[in-house]
Amino acid sequence: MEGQQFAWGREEGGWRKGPWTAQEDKLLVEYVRQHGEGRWNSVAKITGLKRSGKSCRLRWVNYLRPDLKRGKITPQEESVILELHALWGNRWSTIARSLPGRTDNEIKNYWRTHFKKGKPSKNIERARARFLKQRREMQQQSQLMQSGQQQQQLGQDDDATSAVVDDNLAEVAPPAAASLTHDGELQIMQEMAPDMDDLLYYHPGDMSPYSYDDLLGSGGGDVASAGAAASTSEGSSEELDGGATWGSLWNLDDVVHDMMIDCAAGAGCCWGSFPPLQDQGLAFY
DNA sequence: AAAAAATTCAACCGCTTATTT
DNA sequence: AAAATAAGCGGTTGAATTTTT
Repeated sequence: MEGQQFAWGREEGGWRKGPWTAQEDKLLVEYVRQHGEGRWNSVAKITGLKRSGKSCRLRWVNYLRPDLKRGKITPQEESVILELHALWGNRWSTIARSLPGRTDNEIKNYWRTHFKKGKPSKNIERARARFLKQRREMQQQSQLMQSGQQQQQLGQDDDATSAVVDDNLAEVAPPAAASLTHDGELQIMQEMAPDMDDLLYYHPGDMSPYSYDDLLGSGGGDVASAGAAASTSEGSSEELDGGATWGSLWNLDDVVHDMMIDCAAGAGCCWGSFPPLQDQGLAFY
């Protein structure tokens, strides 16, 4: 262990590293105001800031840019992240383009902390357990009361009841189902437990009928690595082992992109009405 | 009350792709 | 045409903060 205990905020090869100070931010902001974005390597020369161009760009893009949206990811944004991730894998900058004001870094962090396989937080797990129990009880009650009547109104809320699909093709449930499930859940959750903040950030992927393992096939590989592998060979003809699903999805980029943008823009989610996917014979539905 | 564990997220690194010289 | 430089991307790290024990 090299003696330097405070490796953070250090200086290395003439460049400062670590967290930015307010003064540094000020210099950088002033630079951009005068010279515009870009030519990051001249920041140091012109302003005297002891930061590499790379560091300057990162700081601007991820933190100082005025058009950044601050604050928590909203449930709507979350839905978009999940759907686009299901479609594109770890192509964070691509996903970020559909979320104005959010950076790829932010989305990546969000996804990793909330949805990376095996990492649902304990809070969320607990909240979820409580919620499911409550819901079960409510359903039982309402069934007793109005036995046999139309349950249409609940139709979209439950994976088990609504996402019923042809068993032959659909061992993988569509991301659409997940998202609708999510919205439905959210609504109910909010009504039942408006104080339970966690619930707002809970994601259907953990309770919905599909998992990334399913998507990837038997291998059980973790999605991040699959995505990583694919991004390396992106666009090429290489196949990942067990990753044919992703490969074929990624080739759909052009077909689907515009629709996804619309989708992200707020029309709500419209996976169910994506003819191209069906036309191409993907076994999603 | 305090120590340990878990989580978050800003910033880093190495690599790839795009642009400029 | 090719070398050099800049920008962009995704994975990873670790200090700071929060939660749990």
